[in-house]
Amino acid sequence: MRTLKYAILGLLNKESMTGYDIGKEFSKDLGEFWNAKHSQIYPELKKLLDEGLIVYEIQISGEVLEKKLYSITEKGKQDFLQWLKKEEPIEPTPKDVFRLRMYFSNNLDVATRLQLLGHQLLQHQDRLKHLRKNKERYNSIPPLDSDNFGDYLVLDGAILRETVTIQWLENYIDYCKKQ
Amino acid sequence: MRTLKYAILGLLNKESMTGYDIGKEFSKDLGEFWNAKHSQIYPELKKLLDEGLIVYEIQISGEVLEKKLYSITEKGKQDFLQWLKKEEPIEPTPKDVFRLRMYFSNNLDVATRLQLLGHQLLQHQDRLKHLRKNKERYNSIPPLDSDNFGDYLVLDGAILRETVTIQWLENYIDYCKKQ
DNA sequence: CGCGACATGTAAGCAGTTACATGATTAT
DNA sequence: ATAATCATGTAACTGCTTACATGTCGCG
Repeated sequence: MRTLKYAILGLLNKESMTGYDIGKEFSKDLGEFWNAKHSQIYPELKKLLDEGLIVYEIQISGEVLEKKLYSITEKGKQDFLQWLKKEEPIEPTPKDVFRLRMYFSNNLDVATRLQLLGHQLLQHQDRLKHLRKNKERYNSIPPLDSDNFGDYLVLDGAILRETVTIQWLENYIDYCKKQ
Repeated sequence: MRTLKYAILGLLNKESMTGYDIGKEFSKDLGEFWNAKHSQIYPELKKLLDEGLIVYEIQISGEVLEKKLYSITEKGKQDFLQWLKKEEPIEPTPKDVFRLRMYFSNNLDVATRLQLLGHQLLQHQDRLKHLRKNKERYNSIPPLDSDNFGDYLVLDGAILRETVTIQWLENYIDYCKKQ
């Protein structure tokens, strides 16, 4: 489906940046729903260059360090917008190793389950706390056409997802404790 | 991480079955959190056989059709239980193409967004309806050690996840309509 | 007799991770 | 100086999907 292609085009459509910068974007809030390592980004940039969807210019940083500042082309913009507005069927639900393990958890004694669940709960509470802190940047919802509206959206989605994961864990913990 | 390995061992730990049966399990409720196609299952079974974690006996179905009924070995059970009780860090949040697209949705006019969101909403409502129907099988929570407790757990998790996805979509739709 | 489900495999290719590899810049 | 970060790339491998390939069974 070439999703990474469109993730990169989308970022370059916002503003020109280097491959390294793209990697950093994926470690911010966007990374809650899409990401890639530099080892995947650089080859993809080369491919997009070959396809004429992006171009770059060399920038000198310091004395000699050459970095490639990539920009989206008109052709790239067309391709990106085409992808963005296409209606697609929903994807199969994503894989989740912990829930797979809990599917088989009747093989564990209750004390072990409580330990695993507690460990999981703590980590999700941490992630939620971190997301809520990021959301503090916004004291109101950004306008629909602003650059950081997307950022607000994914933050909100991630917070809802963590909240309900925690609820599921707590339900299971309560049920274990009642036995 | 060899997760498929443990998904298969877990199923065979419940009861002996063929590769085909394993594929069918992945299309039931467990498939909400883990699945694999037959093209991945058969090679993995061969590998588990080589590792001595499972064995099979030939069963004749009808006149001539030979099918392989796989069972878990003692060694396989040990390996599986080891995996099951291990404490693991939570995984990075799963990728989601639609949310990636919505991250960039400030590039779309509001009418197009509402169409995409509505389309997505309908499909998630369908999935939720289907999940709720499956849950009707249970008029109460199965006991913690019963065979179908895991099934109930993943169903419950999937329902919560769909519910909150729908809530997120509806929030966005409302915000669009207010403009 | 024909169709859908049952049953088992392999091959090619795409997506993604980990590791290998190198070097410059900036802040302490 | 030295460590953290900036910056760019390749190689090997794992996981997963799509397509290729074959044949049987049970039902109507």
